[in-house]
Amino acid sequence: MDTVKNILSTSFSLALARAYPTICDADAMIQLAKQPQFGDYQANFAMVMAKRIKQAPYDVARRVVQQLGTSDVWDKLEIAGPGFINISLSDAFLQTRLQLLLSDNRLGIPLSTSPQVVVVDYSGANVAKEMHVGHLRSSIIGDTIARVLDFQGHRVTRQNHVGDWGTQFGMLIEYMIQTKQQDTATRQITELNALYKQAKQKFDVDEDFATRARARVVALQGDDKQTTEIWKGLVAISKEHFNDIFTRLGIGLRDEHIRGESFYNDRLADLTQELEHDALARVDQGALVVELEGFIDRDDNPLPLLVRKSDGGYLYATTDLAAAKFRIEVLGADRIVYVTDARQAQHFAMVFAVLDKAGWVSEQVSLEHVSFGSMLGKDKKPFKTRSGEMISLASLLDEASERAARVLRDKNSDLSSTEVVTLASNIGVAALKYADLKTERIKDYMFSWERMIAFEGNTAPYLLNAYVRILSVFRKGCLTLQEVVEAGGRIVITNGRERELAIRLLELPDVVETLGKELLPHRLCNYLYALASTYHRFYEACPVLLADTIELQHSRLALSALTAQSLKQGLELLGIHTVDKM
RNA sequence: GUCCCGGUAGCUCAGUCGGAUAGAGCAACGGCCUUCUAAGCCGUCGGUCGGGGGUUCGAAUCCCUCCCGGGACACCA
Repeated sequence: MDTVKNILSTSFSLALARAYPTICDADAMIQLAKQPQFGDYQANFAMVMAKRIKQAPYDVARRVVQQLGTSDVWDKLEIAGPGFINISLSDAFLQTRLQLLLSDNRLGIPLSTSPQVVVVDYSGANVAKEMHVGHLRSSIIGDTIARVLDFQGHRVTRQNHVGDWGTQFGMLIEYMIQTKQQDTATRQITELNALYKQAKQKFDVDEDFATRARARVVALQGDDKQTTEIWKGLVAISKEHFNDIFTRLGIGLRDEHIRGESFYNDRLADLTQELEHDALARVDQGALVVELEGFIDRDDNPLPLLVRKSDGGYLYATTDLAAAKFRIEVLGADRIVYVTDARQAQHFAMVFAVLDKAGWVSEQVSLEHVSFGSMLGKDKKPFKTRSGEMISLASLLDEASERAARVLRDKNSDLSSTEVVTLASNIGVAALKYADLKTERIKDYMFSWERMIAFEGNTAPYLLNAYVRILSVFRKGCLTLQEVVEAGGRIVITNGRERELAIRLLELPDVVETLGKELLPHRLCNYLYALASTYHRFYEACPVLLADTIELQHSRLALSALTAQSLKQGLELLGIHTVDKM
């Protein structure tokens, strides 16, 4: 099924080609009307076109409108201002389209005509450490991107590139052995977290320990039995912890998506040798580096990418190169999306540049750093505890539930205490995720419990409530959402509120299509908020169960059902589950 | 010092490829429940779009420059 915008674009492009056969690359520039008095959609090409061919914009618009003639899609085309074409969609078209959506479980969201293999790299927590707020945004944003691309029919491979290798594990394992705490069978992630901190402290002050820790890294790399056993134990405990957090957060990452740094370990030597052999890398001050253009260090010297330390060890850049190579060559990636914070922008720019220079990535493969800003507290400083520590996701989730429960008890006394607990955990997580997704991801975002858990404004509770309210109407009429959808009532547009809602419902496919390209989840959030507000206005003005005629009742039930499904599907793409009452 | 990202209403944020009179929410104030969840709706108030130049029929959006804030910049990840 094609989207409304695409239908209009196609018609206008054809008319443009007929009106101006010599110009073949003109875009009709179709968009939603900015103001209600400008119709439903508008075409803005005439001004741009007029400049190119040196004619009056109004004349260009008129010539194209003549070519367009009449159509079932619109019942009015008006040229306004300098040359805007205002499009009023016909009620018949709206009704037909809505009817199609009602019988389509994809709500008109098209499957990609050119599905790609897309690797989405997100979350990336560290083994032997608790997941904390530093992992939250990547997990939430990455999961949404994976869900959207997946729904569009792309072959999505989720990759959790966990930090499970490197000097810190030598340090931790050595400390565990020295303090006779190497038994990992019954240990909790919080204990490992504490041991890690102790080990780090000792490492910084105790030279002898630091030396032994470094030797332990060599032992780990050399497959030493005792060391490897402990390491495996650490990984196992961490996986359990990740799964626990992901389950609570509703993040679609499991064991099979974990491919940590250790996985690429035995590819690094070959990779650096290949770079050296092809004369792309050279030894500088003992380290192996790849020279790049356009990167300057703080002393104005050219900045190369370091791929092997002077002590022979490898760096995360080396691992990232190996991972990208693996994803392209073995996983067959057409597109690789890295969901990490904005501070790593230069790192990825350099890694991408080396991949390109080495010829490991063809022009058909797109590499994208989907970056995001930091989480800030109310003081506009990084969001941490009072003592300056990272807040664990476990405690963050606990607080989200508690706060949601408090609001629920406050607002609705009809809920049983077990219902409150179940609902609160869902609503708390929804609020947490939605607050993160609703601002443009590149900007830093200010974390505020009060704002995210509020039931007013552009928040998850507001959207969930709109959904619940629709179900409540159905319940009052002794119907379920499923029954209303299956009944497929004939939709008729009889007033402005119904029309406004209809136009909004038909927009969802375009929003998702754009999201798949731009990977900006806040656009979907803004759409869902607009949809919920539009429904609330409809709800105020248009009685559903008490509509004047049975036909009107069926039509409004169908509009309500489409709204409920759109909200549910939209939220699902954001990784948020709806609730049936609240 | 070089580069990257931000700066829009008191606060938090939208603003799509350069399009029409810059929009929401919160806060403040005023209305609307014998009728499907008032967790809602309607209204009022609120702007030199960081400053200054430029390009254009048209600039929050593009270019230049300056100011402010954040970040990155070789052997950590």
